Amino acid sequence: MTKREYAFNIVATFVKINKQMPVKMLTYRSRIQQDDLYSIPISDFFQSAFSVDCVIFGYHEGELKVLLIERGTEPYKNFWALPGDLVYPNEDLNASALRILKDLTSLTHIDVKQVHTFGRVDRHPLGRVITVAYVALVETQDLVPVASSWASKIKWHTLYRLPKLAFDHREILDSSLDDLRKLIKSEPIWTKVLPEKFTLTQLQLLFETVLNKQFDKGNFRKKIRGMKFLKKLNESEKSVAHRPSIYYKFDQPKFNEQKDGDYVFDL
Amino acid sequence: MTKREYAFNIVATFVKINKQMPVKMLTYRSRIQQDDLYSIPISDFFQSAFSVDCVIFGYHEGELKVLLIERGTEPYKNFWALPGDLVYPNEDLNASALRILKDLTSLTHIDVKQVHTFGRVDRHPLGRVITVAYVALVETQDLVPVASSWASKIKWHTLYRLPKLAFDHREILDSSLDDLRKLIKSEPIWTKVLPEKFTLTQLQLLFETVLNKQFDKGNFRKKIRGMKFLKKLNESEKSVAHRPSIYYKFDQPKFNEQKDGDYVFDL
DNA sequence: AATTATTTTTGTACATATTACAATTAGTAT
DNA sequence: ATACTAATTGTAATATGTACAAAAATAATT
Repeated sequence: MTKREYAFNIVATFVKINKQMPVKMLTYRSRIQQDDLYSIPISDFFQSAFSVDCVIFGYHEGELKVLLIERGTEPYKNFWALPGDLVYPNEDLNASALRILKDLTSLTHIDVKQVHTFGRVDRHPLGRVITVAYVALVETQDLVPVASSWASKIKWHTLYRLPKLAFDHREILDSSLDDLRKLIKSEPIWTKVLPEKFTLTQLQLLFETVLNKQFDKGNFRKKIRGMKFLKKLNESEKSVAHRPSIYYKFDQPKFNEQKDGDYVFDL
Repeated sequence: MTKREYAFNIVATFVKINKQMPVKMLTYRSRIQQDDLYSIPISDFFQSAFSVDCVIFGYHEGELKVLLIERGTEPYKNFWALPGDLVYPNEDLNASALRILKDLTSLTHIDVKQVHTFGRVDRHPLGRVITVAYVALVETQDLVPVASSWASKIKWHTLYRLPKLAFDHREILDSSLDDLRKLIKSEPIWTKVLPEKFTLTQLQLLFETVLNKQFDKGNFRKKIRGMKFLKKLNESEKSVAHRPSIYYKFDQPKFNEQKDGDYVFDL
């Protein structure tokens, strides 16, 4: 398959699914018809563009995974890749990340955080494309598989046994995992992966999993006591064959107070 | 002046100075002559593009400043702005930041760090432009004013008395100052703004200035003793009317060792 | 009904770090 | 020699971190 055919596939798929031209094609909107695509010299589009790639981490009971899609088109057809898309001309960057997240998982109201922008000249075989990486942390179970714009397959992958990824996505993933670990210490992005009411054991397991590090039970609890934004409830576990855990909940207003005094978790 | 005239100015200036078309114009390179610019409908370029903006902080003896240029062309003509430029098609993002830094200050080998990417739809009046922000910290005195591509004037501005800035540059500046403060605690970006051999008083003043925070002399020194990468020399100040300061120097190899053990300054 | 198993929760003693402040020191200037 | 200044070191009180152990609450077992 020639470079030009690759490019055609990309654009054709995009147009079919989104019923509109991709960003870079808008330039030509007035001049060409959609079925004229072959008549455009490849050098005329995909010269430069920007996209968003989402590194969606999934957490469930001590397991951290990452959501990957299998590409249905060239380039890197049949390779696993991070879900990403071109940014619409009238769409803010953050909105773009939220759209991708929603399309894939049907989740809304999730905190997505911009991390790093990748712009190596040769990172995309068809031309100059810079991409802005976003991270999100969701409950693995909350994924509702949706027939998406890009993906022929979509799957949670364990972090420590990854297939070869398309483009520079491996680099993006590794860098974003570092960023996730920094983020989880200062921002309450973890609140959405635990139930409203959670036990300290659940919280500890979550941090241990994400940070890949063990904590002492007693000392972890001592630290929690110093965090005003974690409120002890008057409820505890039922029907467990041992001393029941007390439930805690996250107190957003209290957190905002403490955050102003540039507080960090530091676990 | 019409929108189209604004756009023409931008492109014309760019071509004049850089003797090549800006990124987005490359598409048309084969079809048009440079003096044909007026014949291109404005909607055909500047629809989407990406740029780099540099937030260059200057430090000198307890004063922190930021380098701004006065724009010579529309839009925002005569406004002060962060130095920035379109990214060349065959130029990495980081290289672009280094080029801008070198053009303005003639400094090389400076650490520039990518921080945040700004992509609000309406951030540029002429079309969709996303911009990647970079920060650098240099010695204010090291600036060699150079007739640059963009600037009619170039000046160090005190951080706490800033003029109204072009585009969303005020937002970029504020956000980047936060990032600088985080960076200086974990990366040795400050080594270039102090002499090779420096006193602890100099070091303390630097951190106090950047972090806008006072430290206790004794306690600051105690912390320094725990940092293996700050080496005490057998030299001290001369001809000062008080007990002379001992010189220290930064030990890069030792720093790399400690960094692997995810060490941070935490001042 | 008493005992056991299990896991949460609290406690404790020791080491290390932080904080605020005071004392000492090594130079120039008078 | 004495005064002066700012660097350097020290100190005592407090707070935080660490490793480990004891106590407590529940269901299951005997």
